[in-house]
Amino acid sequence: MNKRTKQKELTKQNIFDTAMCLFLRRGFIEVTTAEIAKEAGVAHGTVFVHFPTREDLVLAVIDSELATAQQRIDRLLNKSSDFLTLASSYLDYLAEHEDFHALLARELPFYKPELRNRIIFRQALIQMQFTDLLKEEPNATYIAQYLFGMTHYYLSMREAFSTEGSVIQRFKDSMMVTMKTMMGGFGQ
Amino acid sequence: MNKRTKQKELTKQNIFDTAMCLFLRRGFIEVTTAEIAKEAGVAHGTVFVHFPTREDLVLAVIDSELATAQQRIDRLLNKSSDFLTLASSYLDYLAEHEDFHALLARELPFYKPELRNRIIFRQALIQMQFTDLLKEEPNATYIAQYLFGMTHYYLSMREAFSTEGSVIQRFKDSMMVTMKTMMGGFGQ
DNA sequence: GTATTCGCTGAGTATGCGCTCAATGACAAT
DNA sequence: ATTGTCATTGAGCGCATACTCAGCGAATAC
Repeated sequence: MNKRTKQKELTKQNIFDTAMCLFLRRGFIEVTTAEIAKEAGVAHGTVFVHFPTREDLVLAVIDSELATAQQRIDRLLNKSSDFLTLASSYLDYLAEHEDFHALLARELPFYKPELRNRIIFRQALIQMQFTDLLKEEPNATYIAQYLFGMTHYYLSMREAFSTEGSVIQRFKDSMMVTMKTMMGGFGQ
Repeated sequence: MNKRTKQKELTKQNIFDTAMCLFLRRGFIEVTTAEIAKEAGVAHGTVFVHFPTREDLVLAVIDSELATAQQRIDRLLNKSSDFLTLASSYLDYLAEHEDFHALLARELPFYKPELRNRIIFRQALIQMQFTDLLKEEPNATYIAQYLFGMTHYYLSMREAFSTEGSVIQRFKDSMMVTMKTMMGGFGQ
């Protein structure tokens, strides 16, 4: 491969990595293209050589993160056969990737409808797979809604809780207890 | 009172009312001062005669809405003695003022820390009063967290659910059933 | 009736953003 | 060695926004 072509790919990767790092730390809305360029050590214009618009860069990062997330969750779904185990693993996964998911929870309402719907669609798919695992349970929908609703709530409120470490980890036990209760409690 | 002074107050009130209307419909972030001026039928500069900065105007509207909310909730708290009745009235109240509360749920993470903390503090106070009503209940905290967490979730996801009418109303029954179960279910 | 005050005006300023493009020079092709 | 290509540069454009201020004219003070 050309030295020039190789350098070009390196530069693109550098911009992409820098952008991802900044976006995950401070959000897709706040970080500017000038800042990404400066942090990556390239000229402002170079960003637009590799990503024609800012939105293209945002989409590239989001797509990459979503793909990783999807893989991880598919693995969880294949491994776990009962709902509570799956829920527990899912919470661990969220805690591990909390930056990205807190970001989505906060900023999702401000994304362009097309992107927002794509993200919501993915989350709805995951939610359905969880609900499937609850099919013997008469109130599967309530329990799944609880899991996704409360995690969304804790994630979007992360700053307010001002916890050291993960909010999801902090509230995991309380959520697990509640879901256990809900599974036994209905219809009695 | 002076005709001049009276006119001044009228203009200020006009700007305030127009701003409130626009803010509640489209959010505190999106609406511009130029738009408020145009909609109110005054010059752009006039806005800044009465509210030195845009933020002052935003704060005035938020304070006014929060004060109204506080009054309404205090009335609810005085009227209801058991938790489930209170929760039901609270959900009705939220459904009625859904525009404002959905707005807060969406935009809160983007407000300046000082304002954000003030709003969160008020909500924490209300949450505590709810928890107090649950003091015989061993898992009061979980149930209150459920109520406030899930309402926050539904409010912030309002656009995604794309419901005609109120999201809170739509999910009220499911939330009430769940809380009833949680109250009976723990420790069994 | 005249002078003064002051609410209001709207063109203009400062700032910050995404994005452009002529110029540059290292690399590739011959 | 010469010429052509193209990744990179960074000053600058267009636009949007919050905010300013000299000036106007109606209300007020005398």
